[in-house]
Amino acid sequence: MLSLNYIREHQQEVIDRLAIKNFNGKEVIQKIVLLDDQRRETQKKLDDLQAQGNVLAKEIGLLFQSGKSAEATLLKEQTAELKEKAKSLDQSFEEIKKELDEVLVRVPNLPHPSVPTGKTPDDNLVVSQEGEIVPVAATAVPHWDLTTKYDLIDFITGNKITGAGFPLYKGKGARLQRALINFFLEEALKAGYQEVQPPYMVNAASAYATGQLPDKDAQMYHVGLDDMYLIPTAEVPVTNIYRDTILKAQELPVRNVAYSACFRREAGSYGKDVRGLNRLHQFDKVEIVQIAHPDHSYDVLEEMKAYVTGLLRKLGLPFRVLKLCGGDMSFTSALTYDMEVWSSAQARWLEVSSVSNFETFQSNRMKLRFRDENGKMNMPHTLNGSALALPRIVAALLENNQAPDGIRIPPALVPYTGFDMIS
RNA sequence: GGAGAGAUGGCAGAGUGGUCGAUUGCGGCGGUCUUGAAAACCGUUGACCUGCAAGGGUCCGGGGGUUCGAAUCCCUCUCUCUCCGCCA
Repeated sequence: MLSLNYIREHQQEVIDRLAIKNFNGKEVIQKIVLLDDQRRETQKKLDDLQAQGNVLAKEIGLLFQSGKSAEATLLKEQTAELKEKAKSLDQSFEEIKKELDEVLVRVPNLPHPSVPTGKTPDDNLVVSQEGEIVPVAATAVPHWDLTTKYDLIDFITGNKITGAGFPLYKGKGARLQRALINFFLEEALKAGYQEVQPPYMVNAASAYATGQLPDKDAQMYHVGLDDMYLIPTAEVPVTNIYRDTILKAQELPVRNVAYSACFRREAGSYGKDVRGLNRLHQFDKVEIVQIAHPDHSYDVLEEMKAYVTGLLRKLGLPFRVLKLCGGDMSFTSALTYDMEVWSSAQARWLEVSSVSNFETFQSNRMKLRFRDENGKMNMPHTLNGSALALPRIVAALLENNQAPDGIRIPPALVPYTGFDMIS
């Protein structure tokens, strides 16, 4: 979340920048400042009362020790009064704090100054494009037919076992999944990331910290009996490793990579968007997460973008990079690049990665700090990106590499698959 | 799942009703000594809120209670450890 001090000192700027995210912040910001004023005022009164009480308690103790119990008893009566006052004050203090927090936690992150204005994905800015977009061959088959033809993925049985959006991978389809996961992990290790294996379920505190709660709870599967959430991305558990911690400046940047299955309810989707591998309830993803010094976080973001595009290049997939417009950005992000691969048989771009800088938004929520070069407390920036999400990569690989005799596996992947053709 | 023990600062570990935000050791930081380092010695070393500052307030796993006063007593929750049971 945004820091209170920043909001107080830059009210108009905050409102203006939130507008780029199509968030009308005028009333909310005013309310926040008002509540915070009340909070400070109440706290001052409360502190004064408590200070008085502390003095009295000390005096009473001394009086008792020196045997002047009559005087002590007299003072005790004063304390009762103080306590009465403090009690009601404390109650309103807690109420104010709660209300302030509830409002504050729903304010999105401020977009970076370079974020383009816009409301829909059409307003995203194409930063770069690479690779040959081959015209769709008349014989080109979409991946959902290819997976059936070569018996790679069984959507019907997955549906029987669980439901729509839970595919069953089989044979070379399953092996391709495993190969991609390994390929992505090994590449990340070479690039200096440390591998971690996080839990697939998180508690509410973790989901709050990265920004999935309170507003996006409907997008997560919730295990009610134990009040846990299935992770929508490894970002949640991996970033939460550092919740409530104080890092040293020399520990930055922290670079973690994790493979996990991801679970998304994605209520409300329909049509061709959800066909085949385009949108699933359970999918595999390798995620990179960095915690960076605020001075360098945008260099880190560029480095992560370059890393992800490097992966796409190695897989031989045509891709483009988008800088998301304000309206298409996530609640928590300050700047996001999306990577899309060209799916030749569907003749459309498929989002396969999203790389974001959250600046201090998550750090602030999760009380992640670091001691800077001067020994001062400071908040680091958190960043993450998919590197990469599997299903749409598989879709593009199948569609783009199809030939009459089967599907070619990109050379970079062959050491991991153990086969170079699917036929 | 059953029984017992415990949760204190970066770590270890004292503290069982008042001057305890907390003894001490290790670690960290600064210094003396040294060509340099080590050792030794000296000093320093928690976080948060509030305030221009001085200061004030809060925090000893979380929440609640008793008391003029709680790290210390009571209730409750969570977690950890030991033993037993079960088990990939």
